Amino acid sequence: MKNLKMKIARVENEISQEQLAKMVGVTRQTIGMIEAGKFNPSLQLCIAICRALGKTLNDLFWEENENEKI
Amino acid sequence: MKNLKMKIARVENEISQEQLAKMVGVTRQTIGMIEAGKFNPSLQLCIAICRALGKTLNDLFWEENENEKI
DNA sequence: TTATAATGTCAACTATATATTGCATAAAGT
DNA sequence: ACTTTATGCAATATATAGTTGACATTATAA
Repeated sequence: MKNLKMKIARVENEISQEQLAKMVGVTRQTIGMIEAGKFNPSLQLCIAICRALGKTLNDLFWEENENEKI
Repeated sequence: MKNLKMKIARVENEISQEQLAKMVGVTRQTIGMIEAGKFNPSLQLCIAICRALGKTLNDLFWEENENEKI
């Protein structure tokens, strides 16, 4: 499914998909597909995106679900 | 470099590489290589590992570095 | 209207994550 | 000594992440 959190973080930083792509060393299409939820990026790419947007992995890529509330 | 945090979390849960591999649907070698830092797993695999070990992405795969202390 | 910037999408390609198999070693159990 | 369990390490095979280039849409600005 779509990654709204990443898109919102990018828009908050006022950078385009293309600028973000350049910052993390991939192409515009790759960023677009991640935001569209069309695939499964590598860990290193996720980390690079987080650093570029001033967020952590949990901020952008972690979903708490309603179990495991220990 | 090696992923000690993941190995420690696995050992704390007292499960073998092979058991973890089965839980997350990959082979033993894949788990071994991730712990050895020999490659770059996909986000979905990282998430599956976190869920299996009762940790979050930040717990196992995020490194704070000494910049960006805003 | 005509540019231009940001994005979506598609097809064909390349790089690499992951599978599969097999062999090796060390530790623990019998 | 023999077996089992856990792990490491390669070689080859396959699936998929990511590239490249092109064309489309939408929105904004001249």
